[in-house]
Amino acid sequence: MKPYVLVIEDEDAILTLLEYNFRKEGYEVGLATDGEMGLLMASERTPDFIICDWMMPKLSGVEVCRRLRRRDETRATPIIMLTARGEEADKVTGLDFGADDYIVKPFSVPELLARVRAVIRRSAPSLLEDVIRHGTLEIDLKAMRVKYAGQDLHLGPTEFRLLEHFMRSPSRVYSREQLLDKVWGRDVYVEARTVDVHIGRLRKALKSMGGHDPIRTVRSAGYAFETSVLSD
Amino acid sequence: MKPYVLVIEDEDAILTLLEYNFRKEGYEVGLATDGEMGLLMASERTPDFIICDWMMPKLSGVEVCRRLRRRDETRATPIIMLTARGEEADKVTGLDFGADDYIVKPFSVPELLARVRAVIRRSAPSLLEDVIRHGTLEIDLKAMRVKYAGQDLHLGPTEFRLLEHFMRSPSRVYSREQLLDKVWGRDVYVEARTVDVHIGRLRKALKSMGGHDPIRTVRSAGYAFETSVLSD
DNA sequence: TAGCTTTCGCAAAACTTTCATAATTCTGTT
DNA sequence: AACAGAATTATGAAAGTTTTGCGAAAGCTA
Repeated sequence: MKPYVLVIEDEDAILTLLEYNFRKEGYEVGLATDGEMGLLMASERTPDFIICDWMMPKLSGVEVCRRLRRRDETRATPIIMLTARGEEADKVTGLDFGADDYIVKPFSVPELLARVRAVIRRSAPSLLEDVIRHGTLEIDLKAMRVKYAGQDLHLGPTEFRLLEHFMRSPSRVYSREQLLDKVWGRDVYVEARTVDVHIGRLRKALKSMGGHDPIRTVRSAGYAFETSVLSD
Repeated sequence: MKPYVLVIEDEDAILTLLEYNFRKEGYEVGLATDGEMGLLMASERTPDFIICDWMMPKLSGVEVCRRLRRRDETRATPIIMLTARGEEADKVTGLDFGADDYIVKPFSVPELLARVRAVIRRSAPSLLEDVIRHGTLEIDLKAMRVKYAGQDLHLGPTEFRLLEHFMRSPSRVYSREQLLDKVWGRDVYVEARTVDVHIGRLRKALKSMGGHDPIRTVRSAGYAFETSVLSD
């Protein structure tokens, strides 16, 4: 559920710096030390955005950009280029090749993070949101709190993540297996029926504060979260 | 009702990989370990698209392609070829022989899935649609909801799939046997008359919300879904 | 121990299938 | 045209099956 950032950069020092700082900001980080590796990693898991060095052995940053733009999954993925001071003049080229922003080395970490937030705000604002609201129900992801009709609502960790997932993608049906994938994690071996129990607990918690049950059971298919009953 | 993909590939590892991933994406998967078996399976049930390895024992991928193109049912079926890196130069030949796209091994799963979606988008976009509408009746396949004249309409799983099938291919008559095949699944042993009961229930549900009955009974032949009575 | 998560089992609910019978449509004949 | 009889479909109800809700117990982890 955290944003996944892919850093493609051949200088170890910068790689480490960025990894540390992005982690601290709550991103998941993928590291690639050259362009080819970057492309490979980008196709294994589509990043939410990409930091890419301009000058690299093998594939240049421009080339990486170009190739990423040719693929459907990464066509719209924000890319921020890192360029050394002398290369500044090329900035137009970088943006032409599909980068969304560029930043000159040496850069300050806060500056980079600010740029990143700016870029994300343009392309996928929901990743930055600390709180998601639907009607009178709101979930604060950073503070890990849920409020319903102004009242605090306590949920266990699993119910919290379940609600988070539902609030992020409401209205569509997820099978128990899909929910296990998305909420529990890929390689967790848990009985599918366990989902029922947590759905039940989430329902009970929500109902305990009045209002209708926003979770719709779809027989022989799974569950869906309906925002429509959460009146404002 | 899920898209049916036929994978023809002699390497077990890849076969398993593709089966797992296509299943997860909601496709039905047929597996063939050589060209001959692939052709056989393609004639038993016409796939929505085909993934076919280039180099295979017995029949090569090119030959499989060619033969599939000679048959009426598979003449237009999209085919994606899997080629090893060195064979890249032959790509033109592959496409000439009727493949719609090709992808080089080793490939990333998201990349393959993206290509598949692209190919389907060209050839049978309705398979990717989330909602199908005819007049005032709409069925949302992801949310698994049916709306009629703006109102929510609850259907049981079988009625839902039945309606899905009718909405996908309206205006033509299906025999009870064909409906059992398409809606219930190939290897289900159910009395043909059972279809009547479900048709009846679907009709009742639709009629309960006013409007005319869009299902036409064709005596001694089956049923057809008429969109014309679903005024806008 | 407290606070969760997971599994289990049973009852309730939702759905399917089959069957019997009523209703309809068709066919051939007068 | 009209009618009987045959064929086919509609439908209500019963029986059977599958799936879900829920309480409770057992298992984890800090």
